[in-house]
Amino acid sequence: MQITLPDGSVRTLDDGATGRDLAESISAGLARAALAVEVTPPGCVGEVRDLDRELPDGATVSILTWDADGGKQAFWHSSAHLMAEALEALYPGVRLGIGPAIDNGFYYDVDLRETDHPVLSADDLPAIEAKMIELARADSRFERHEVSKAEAVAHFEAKGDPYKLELLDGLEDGEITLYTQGGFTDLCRGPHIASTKPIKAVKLLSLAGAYWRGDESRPQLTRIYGVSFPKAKLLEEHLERLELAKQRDHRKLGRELGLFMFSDSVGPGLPMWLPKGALLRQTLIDFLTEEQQKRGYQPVVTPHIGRLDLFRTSGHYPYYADSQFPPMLESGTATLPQGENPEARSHEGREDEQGYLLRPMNCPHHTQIYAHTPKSYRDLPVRLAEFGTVYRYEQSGELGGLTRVRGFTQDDGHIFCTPEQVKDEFKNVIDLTLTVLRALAFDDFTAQVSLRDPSNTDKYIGDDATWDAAEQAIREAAAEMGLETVEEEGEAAFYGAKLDFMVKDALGRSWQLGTVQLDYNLPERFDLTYVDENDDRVRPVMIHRAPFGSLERFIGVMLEHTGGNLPLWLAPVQVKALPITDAQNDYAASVAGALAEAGLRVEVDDRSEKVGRKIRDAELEKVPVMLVLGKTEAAAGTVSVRRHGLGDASDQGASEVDALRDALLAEIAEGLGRA
RNA sequence: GCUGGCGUAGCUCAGUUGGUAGAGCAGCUGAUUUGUAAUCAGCAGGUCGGGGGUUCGAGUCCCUCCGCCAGCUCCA
Repeated sequence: MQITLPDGSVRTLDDGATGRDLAESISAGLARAALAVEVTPPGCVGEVRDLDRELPDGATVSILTWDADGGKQAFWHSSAHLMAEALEALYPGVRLGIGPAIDNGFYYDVDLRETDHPVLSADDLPAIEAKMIELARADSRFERHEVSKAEAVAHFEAKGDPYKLELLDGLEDGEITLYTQGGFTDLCRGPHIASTKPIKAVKLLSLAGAYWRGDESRPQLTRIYGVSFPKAKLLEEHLERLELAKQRDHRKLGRELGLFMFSDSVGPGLPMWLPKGALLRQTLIDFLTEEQQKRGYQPVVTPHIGRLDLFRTSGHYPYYADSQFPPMLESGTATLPQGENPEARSHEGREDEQGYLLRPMNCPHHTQIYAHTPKSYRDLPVRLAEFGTVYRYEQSGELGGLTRVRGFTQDDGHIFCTPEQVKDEFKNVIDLTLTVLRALAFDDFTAQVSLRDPSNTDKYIGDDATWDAAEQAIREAAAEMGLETVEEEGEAAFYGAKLDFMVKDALGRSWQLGTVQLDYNLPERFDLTYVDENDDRVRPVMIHRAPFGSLERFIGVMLEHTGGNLPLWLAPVQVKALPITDAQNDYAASVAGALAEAGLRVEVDDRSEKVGRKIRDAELEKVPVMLVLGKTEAAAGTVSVRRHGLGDASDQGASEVDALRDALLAEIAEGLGRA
């Protein structure tokens, strides 16, 4: 048989040859390192397969080692099976859900309620790890069996595993495989590594509840997360990386740098900005305000609350009552006592309630500004922008740092335009969003086109033709801007498709930052119109957009990306003057004054400490520019510059104060993209 | 909201089998006047998250509430 390698070379092997044979034909070392193969049969898409499966003649095959994602996935998936084997040994009667490999390891969902150890705790994990290592050393092969559905059902009925039987329900004859290693057999499509032996190091990281099949109404299983490696050294390095990621946690940085805080007395999920954080926030607001002004936006300001009727018209009340702070009802109109569990709130019989709602979004207010004066097609597009603060009653378990909060400020904007203008406006917003991400050095974002869930169209408002047109407009706008996108079904808002900009945090979790959303719904609900060329009153299209998403989440994720080492233009304190002795305090004050005069944010450290101490503290505060000022500098009227993170090597010797000022101003202009 | 974990001084953390709370840093006071990541000394600082219970005695054990963390569900 003929096999093509990824480099295009062709190898001839005996009929019936396996991936392992191929690896051995190349080198013994490769055969030892091989974990799986990626096989692309002629005219088919590639698939990762077991090393010991026969290769199809004419296929393109690449051999996957630990360095390949597919190799790691097979390794971790096999580790999940190994863990299941250990669990069955330790806790007879355990029932198994699913156990896949994930980006950074694996998990298995298990149900221990029928065992004599129904509640697992973190203390139990080391014993499971030890059992896994013991089983791995037995060098059990992962054997693949193609079976009929009846055979598989019989196996899991005999074993008494209801979850596997439910999974089998959704599978067809001919696509069912079982994998066995040692005394453990699992329903699994593979692929797996050849045997348990390469699994040398295992760490079970955490326990969590996870609903069976992701459904809140189904039983909650125990999910055990773990990671495994072919060498102990790799595990150590992995754990070190996790430690390092903790250092970049924005909650820790926010405390250390004095940016923001929470107070139990104020309430969970309600961040408060300290002076330095407020400065950082304001700098971002100023930056975006200027960019928006260039692009024809008009700033508006609206209140944080509105009448219930406003949100009835928009459709947000009372349908989303369980994710809103309860309304402020006018006396005599309440149909349920105040403080009633919001989950129990229904819109039935509540039409007569009057009062106010803390707004969960800004758009209804902006529709009123649009509707304030009659609009002509000549007025469009109308672009309204506001840093609008909104309040959402997120579930308590969802809150975390700045990334998910209950009160936050969106860099919100709403564009009202003609259907013909949609694509250009969309492109304009993409350009703005990219400008923002570039200025903040976010280069590894994912642009996601968020589409309807085609199997659940009832969730969405509007007809199919409108949705198709909208989804197509987003794809075209992104393509014309040269933006690479991924498409996700079921991620759209109920009123329209979106383009979302996703960025990962220190732990690799993905967060939506910027968003652009098409909306044909609110203009209808609020009866917004403009007069077109033919003197007809027609509907404008509404585009919701927020390049940052929210200031809170944006700053949180940005802190994790930068590790708190902010670019000069964003740093709350840009320059710190460090007099070497008290004798230079006056000189330091005059240098600071000259720089502050030019708009730079400067502090003087005039404590009677040694300069080494002042440098250390300024470095820990991550101040970008430190000025060491001794008697030499004072006499010559110069400064010695030290840059954060670069040590004294960054000191280029004495510089004139004016020259430093001009260099810093130029650097700030460049950071803002306005050089 | 659910599962599991956690909550001791501003921060990082000690605190034996229940016997009445400790360190470093930060802070304050004083001394020191110093050239590129921590000067020295002294002082002060805690209803051990809140409440209830068991006990002669609770930071340690139990219940409950609050908050934080990871995950699940959710995210208009």
